[in-house]
Amino acid sequence: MNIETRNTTSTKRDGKRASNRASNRDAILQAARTVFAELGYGGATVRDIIRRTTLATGTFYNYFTNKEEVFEALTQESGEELRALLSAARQEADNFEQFIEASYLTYFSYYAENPETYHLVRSNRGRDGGNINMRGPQVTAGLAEMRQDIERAMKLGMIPQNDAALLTAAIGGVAFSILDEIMQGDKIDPQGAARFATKLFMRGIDGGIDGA
Amino acid sequence: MNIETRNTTSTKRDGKRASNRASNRDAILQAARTVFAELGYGGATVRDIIRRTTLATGTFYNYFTNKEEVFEALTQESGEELRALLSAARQEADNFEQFIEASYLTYFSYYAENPETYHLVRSNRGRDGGNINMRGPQVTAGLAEMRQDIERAMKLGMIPQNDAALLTAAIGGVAFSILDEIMQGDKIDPQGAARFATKLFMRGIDGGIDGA
Amino acid sequence: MNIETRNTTSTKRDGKRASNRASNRDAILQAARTVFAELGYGGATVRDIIRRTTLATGTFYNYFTNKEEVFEALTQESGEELRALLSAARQEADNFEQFIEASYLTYFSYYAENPETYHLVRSNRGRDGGNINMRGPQVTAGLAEMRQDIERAMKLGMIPQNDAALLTAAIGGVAFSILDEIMQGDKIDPQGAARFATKLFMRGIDGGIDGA
Amino acid sequence: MNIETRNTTSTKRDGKRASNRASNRDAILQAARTVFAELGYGGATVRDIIRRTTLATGTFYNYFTNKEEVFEALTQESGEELRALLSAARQEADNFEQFIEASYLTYFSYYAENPETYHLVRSNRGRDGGNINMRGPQVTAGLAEMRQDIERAMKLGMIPQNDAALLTAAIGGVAFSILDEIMQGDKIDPQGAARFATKLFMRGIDGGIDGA
DNA sequence: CATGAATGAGTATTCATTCAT
DNA sequence: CATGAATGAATACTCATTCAT
Repeated sequence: MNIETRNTTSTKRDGKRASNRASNRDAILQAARTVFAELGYGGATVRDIIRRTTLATGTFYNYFTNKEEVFEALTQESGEELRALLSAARQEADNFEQFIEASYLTYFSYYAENPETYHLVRSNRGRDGGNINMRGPQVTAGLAEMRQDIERAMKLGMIPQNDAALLTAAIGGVAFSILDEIMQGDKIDPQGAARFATKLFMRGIDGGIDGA
Repeated sequence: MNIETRNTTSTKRDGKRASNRASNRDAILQAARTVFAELGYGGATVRDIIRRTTLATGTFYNYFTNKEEVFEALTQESGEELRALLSAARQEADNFEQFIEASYLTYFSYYAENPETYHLVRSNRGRDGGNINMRGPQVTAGLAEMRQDIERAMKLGMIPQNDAALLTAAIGGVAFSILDEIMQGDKIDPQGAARFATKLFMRGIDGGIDGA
Repeated sequence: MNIETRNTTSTKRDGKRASNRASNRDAILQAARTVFAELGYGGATVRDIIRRTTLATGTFYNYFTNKEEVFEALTQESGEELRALLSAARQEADNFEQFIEASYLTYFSYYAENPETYHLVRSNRGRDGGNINMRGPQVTAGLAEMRQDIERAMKLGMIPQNDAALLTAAIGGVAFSILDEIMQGDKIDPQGAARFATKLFMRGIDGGIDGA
Repeated sequence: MNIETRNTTSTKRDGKRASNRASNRDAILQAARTVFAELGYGGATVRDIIRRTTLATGTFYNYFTNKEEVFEALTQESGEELRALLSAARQEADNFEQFIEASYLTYFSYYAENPETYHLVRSNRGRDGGNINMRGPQVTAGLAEMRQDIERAMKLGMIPQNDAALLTAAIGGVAFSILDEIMQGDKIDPQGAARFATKLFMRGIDGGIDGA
């Protein structure tokens, strides 16, 4: 898959390799992921993307109508994936603390294992002057799901009544920030980070976060 | 007919020049603030900025050399302001809870009162593909200051020992997210938001956040 | 309405593109030759060049990256040509006088037959504030070749020992000046000019230049 | 005179130094000479010139209407000077050989002593696409004078009948080329160069140029 | 479907020149 | 006369997008 997408500086005219029709879309997506991660959405050009490909300029427009559209597809892809993982993780939780911890762990682990996707998202929070939600439609959707779960938990008395919107926002915000923090270091420890965030949320600072 | 001759044929040649000299810089800054807030740094062009002004293209370059430079001036300005407010607020705190609450309150209030600045910052987190720190030098500096205060508090035993980096990140993340959340609504309530965030941090969900 | 969207609204969208691909480069070169001849390198703009063409702005950059580069291509082209002609002419000379006369004749004839190239070179001696050698790399190379031939002739005793550098410079200078002189008139006579210059060089004024 | 013209990076607002009214023109001329020599006519901007001055932008236009005009004034100045020197030198000649040698010596010496003027002229031969004669009005005038002297010499039988136009052109061409040649080296020897050129012109190569 | 040359609107920036002070 | 901020036309170059092959 790597071999396919890397531009080999050949005049790329064999008409064999490129004929792997269905995979052209993937080649573009893969190239775009890298380019967006490196240059950010605003800095990336369609040319940058196809240049990382064996394809020709025009071919791009057979699969996407826009730079916008590739970006969307890209975030959709990983967003969907992450959302599914999160959803699954939450289903297995027996109590709220497990629910939170599983969420954080899934989230941190996902980006720890897909650093390029992390950089893609990271470089492009807040892009486009707010026309598009900072976090992409999937993150929004993911947060909405979580909020529903939280509201359900409140109704069931698993956690005290609270402003679910703020609570969800807080959970998300902590996730983003701590993710940034741990992705900067060398020894990325999703486990530890998840436990930290969970304890903080369940019992607060006074709860002696590390104090088990 | 000389090659080097530039034609001039002015169009907009009224007494505009007589306008308060020093205020041109402000006019540009003000226009830039709006434009960046609306279009984001990447989407904004120098032309967009001067177009919101009575000034001519070239005049921009009498005050700034770059789009970059106006942006910097803008974030510096508000960043410095907010940082000073935060620093002052923290100094007056008697205990850690007050420290946290004052910080949140100051932060939320500042943006509630300067919504355009909020949008400016909001539209430009993560701009430029990561070349420039997502939060601008001032926010970074502000967070570093807060972290020092937190570490001091830990040493003094005011709060349990903890990973100060993660804790600071978490506080910042919650601030960002909740700010986003409240800035979307109509009835912005910095007080309530600050109290919510503070309780969450001090005692966690189980602490009965709303439990006054 | 998306910020990144560029509007297109073409205007000049006929079958122009169908035109002989390879000939676009030539079209640009031809236009550039004329423009440089008329306006000089410094006075000419890339826009001036493409304006003399049916092509669009961007097309220029598909073939050349610079004004510099077209100019180089242009002088290279004719420089190489002239240099080859000169070299060939000298090879056939049996004695030094023939050597000189053949050189002058070739030189004068070449520009008499390519007046546009003459104007191109003429308008651009000394361009760019000396950054680029006044006479272009080919003329320099051509003079260096001639100098080697002259030094050889000295060694062989065909002509008296002399400062070859000054001698070559003098030959070149006479060529330039007389070329300018004859290109201004109506009845251009390369033969006569070559004979004049040759006699002057061989026997000096006292030699009775016109004296056949 | 140097102190006056060098920009001292002060905000230059004393209003004392600049009031030396008559000398402002000179200051501009001196600055322009340097700038044109360094950047060439095309590359130089009016701003470059005034920047080397203690004067303000607008002041330039109190003395000259154009970049063109300063350049003209500059070449006029030195052209006039050189022309006078040449004319004087020729008057003292007793025979044609002295006439030629005096001319060359004066010419080479003048530029050897005014290298900045040399670079000014050198960088700007052929500027402006032929709109302005390559050599400036003064050089043209100087050559016309010389031509008249040559024609007079022919009538008087001092030198053989010849095409005076070509002869003058040749003399000028040799002067330019050899000047270039000697100005490149370290040990500039106007005397030797003048003798070389003179012998070449009087007796040609076969005359044994160096051979006395 | 693939190709890639052609297109031209758009952007940042410069600079000669004016003119209110 | 001197000043220098203001002006805006002009330039080089980019890049999303089209379309003939």
